Amino acid sequence: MPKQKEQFEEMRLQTIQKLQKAGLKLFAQKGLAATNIKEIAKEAQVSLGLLYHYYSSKEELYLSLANEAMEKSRLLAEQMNQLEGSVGDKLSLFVEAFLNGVQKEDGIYYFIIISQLFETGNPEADRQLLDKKRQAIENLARLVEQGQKDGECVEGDPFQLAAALISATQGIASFRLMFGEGFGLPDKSILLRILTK
Amino acid sequence: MPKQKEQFEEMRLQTIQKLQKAGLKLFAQKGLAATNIKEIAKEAQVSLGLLYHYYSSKEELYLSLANEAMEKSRLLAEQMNQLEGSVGDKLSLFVEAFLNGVQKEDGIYYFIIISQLFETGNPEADRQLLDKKRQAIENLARLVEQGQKDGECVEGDPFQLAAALISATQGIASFRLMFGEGFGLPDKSILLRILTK
Amino acid sequence: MPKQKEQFEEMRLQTIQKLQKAGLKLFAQKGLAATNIKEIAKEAQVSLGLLYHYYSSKEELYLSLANEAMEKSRLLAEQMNQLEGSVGDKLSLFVEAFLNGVQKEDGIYYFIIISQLFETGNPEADRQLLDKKRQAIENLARLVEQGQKDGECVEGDPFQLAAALISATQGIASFRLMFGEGFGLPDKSILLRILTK
Amino acid sequence: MPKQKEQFEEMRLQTIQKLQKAGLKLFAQKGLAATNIKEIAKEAQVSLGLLYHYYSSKEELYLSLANEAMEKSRLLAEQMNQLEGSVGDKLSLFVEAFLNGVQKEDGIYYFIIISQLFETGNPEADRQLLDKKRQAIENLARLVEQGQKDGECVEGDPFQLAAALISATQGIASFRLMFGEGFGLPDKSILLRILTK
DNA sequence: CATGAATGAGGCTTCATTCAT
DNA sequence: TATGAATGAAGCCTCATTCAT
Repeated sequence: MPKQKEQFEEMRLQTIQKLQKAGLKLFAQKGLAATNIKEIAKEAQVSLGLLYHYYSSKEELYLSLANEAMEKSRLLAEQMNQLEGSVGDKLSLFVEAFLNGVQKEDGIYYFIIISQLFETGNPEADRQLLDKKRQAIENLARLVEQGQKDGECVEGDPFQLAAALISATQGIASFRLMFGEGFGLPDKSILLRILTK
Repeated sequence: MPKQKEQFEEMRLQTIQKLQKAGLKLFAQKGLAATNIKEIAKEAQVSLGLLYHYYSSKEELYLSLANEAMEKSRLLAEQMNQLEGSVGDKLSLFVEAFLNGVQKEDGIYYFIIISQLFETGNPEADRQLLDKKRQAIENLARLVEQGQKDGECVEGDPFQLAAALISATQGIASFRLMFGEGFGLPDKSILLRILTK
Repeated sequence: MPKQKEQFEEMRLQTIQKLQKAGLKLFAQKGLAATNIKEIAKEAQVSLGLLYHYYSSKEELYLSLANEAMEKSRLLAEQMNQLEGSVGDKLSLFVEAFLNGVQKEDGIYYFIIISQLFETGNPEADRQLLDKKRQAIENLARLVEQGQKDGECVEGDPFQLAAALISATQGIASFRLMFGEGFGLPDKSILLRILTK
Repeated sequence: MPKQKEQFEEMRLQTIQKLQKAGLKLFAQKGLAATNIKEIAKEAQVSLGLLYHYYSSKEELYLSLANEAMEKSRLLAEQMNQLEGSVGDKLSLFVEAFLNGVQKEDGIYYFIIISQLFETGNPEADRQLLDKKRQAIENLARLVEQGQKDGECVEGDPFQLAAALISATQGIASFRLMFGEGFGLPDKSILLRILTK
């Protein structure tokens, strides 16, 4: 590839990253409807017209971020499952990853985006995101089920247990965003205890 | 003869209730920004203009509902504290009330409204709501502290523990709204276990 | 007429007077478009429905007041012409009446209403009011013409001279309304000098 | 290549001028409240939304025009004072400038805007405009005072005299707008006579 | 005669999106 | 690629007017 094309490609990437970062922050803080595209362009230091070069609509930018968030979550689950070790070790990794993530600026925004519901008003898009959320819970539920067989997890409906943990993480991310660093994150043990003996 | 004052009062009350019910549902489902006033009026079977006889703006209706939600939460806390019995009994009442509430249409909407963050964009209003949320957690934290002294609650920072439980309830309410009744609520014991031995 | 009817008649008159007074004040202060009918009803301490018993629309109330104002102006002109005396005496009466009127609350409002232009947007109504204004100037102009023959008035186009005096009175009424009593009214001689030697 | 800054600046200026011209005409003819924004946009041959790129509200456009009108008036006063010559010469310039201005389309609109009172309903804005009006009268009053010392002006309270002249100009502008060119403007001498011997 | 709740058209304003350069 | 001016549909809100009692 000639030098020039690489440079353009570099610029493209930078612009996209700036837009993603700005969109992520604002969508997480205010939701899709309350965020306006001009504000995103301003935060990203990019002109309005350029934004529309990369995303055909506000909704598309939002969906790309929501899908990215779900993808990150899926990758974590995959990583967790590939880990050699007991169910307890895996859950521990999961909770740790959450607690680490929620302390980073972008990380918390991804968690918040995931927790948002019915933002687009587009039934198809909303349903797809919903499915991914359900799958994430189900993945964790399967792990819990395994943990119950191994005697590491508490008894009870695995889906309910998994949902309880994920609920707690979402609530915590939400409080963290609301209160800022003044909201001390709970110890790993507090969260782990929801699922393990 | 002028229409009797009582009649007018009766009419007013009915209209207000219809507006509250409609607003609660829609704000919970879609948030303040994504809900439009026409939709609320339609859902309430009331003309658009009439809404403005009772609320000076969409935001005011939202805030009145958010405050009502916080007030209901405060009342539950009060009731819980007045209960004669161990800390475990009190927490049990709390979780039960949550699980009952979240199964009712209005109940779940109130929980969702409470979990929404920075909806108004009005700094003063947002801050006031935030304060009430913090207080709710602190109230529960005090109870946990007592429970720790009595040997009923698990060890750990009381505020973090309280936040974990409330986080879980909010996440659950959120999932319930997303998935509908297909999302089975967790057993009381799963939630109680977050705080108690 | 039976007693009761008289009483009703009395009430009618009182209501109408309250409405006129309130309408006059508000229309003068803010103009037709910026004044709202609810405010008039409130100022008059009369219910909205009752206002519509007496006036079929906001415009009708405005026009009734504007016409009343023109009528008062016409009556003054008539009175002035019937006065036995020189043109100077007549003009003196005119200026005196103006300076007296503008010091009374209702009086100033009438002068202001007269000076408003194209308030209704209704071509027919606006034209009628305009005609009356032109007539008022022409009436005064005829007097000036007479004064010129008698050697009491300054030379120049009588219509222009009359317009200059009336212009001055309108501007003065306007300043008086703007500045309140802090705006000292000019001496009679200052105004008379516009027309007389 | 991005559109050159100069080009944008040029476009901005043109649009602003079109909006000012349209706003001036309509506000003068019908007042702030009775003029609607759609009409202004149409008259300016500009889209509705574009108006809001340049003015944050209808009121802001109005105020910018009102302030511009006052500024023009102030400039005339300044010019008048800098003139070498007697007080009579200065007043002559003033009256001439008025009579010239009132014959031009924009000129008359500026005079009318100045004469409008309490249009915005915004106490702060209204008060600021009022202050400027008072100052304009006071400036003229100082000149009259000088003229009295020089024996050129008639006796009497200088502020009252100045107010009488300005009142007359406002009333004349108002009649001219009402009646159109059918309303012959008074000779310069008629107006000058208000202040000078 | 009297009340004020109720209606909905119309006004002001915002903002996602387009487009000329 | 990059800019931001321009558009207009849609949202919030106001208010003249009607109407049941």
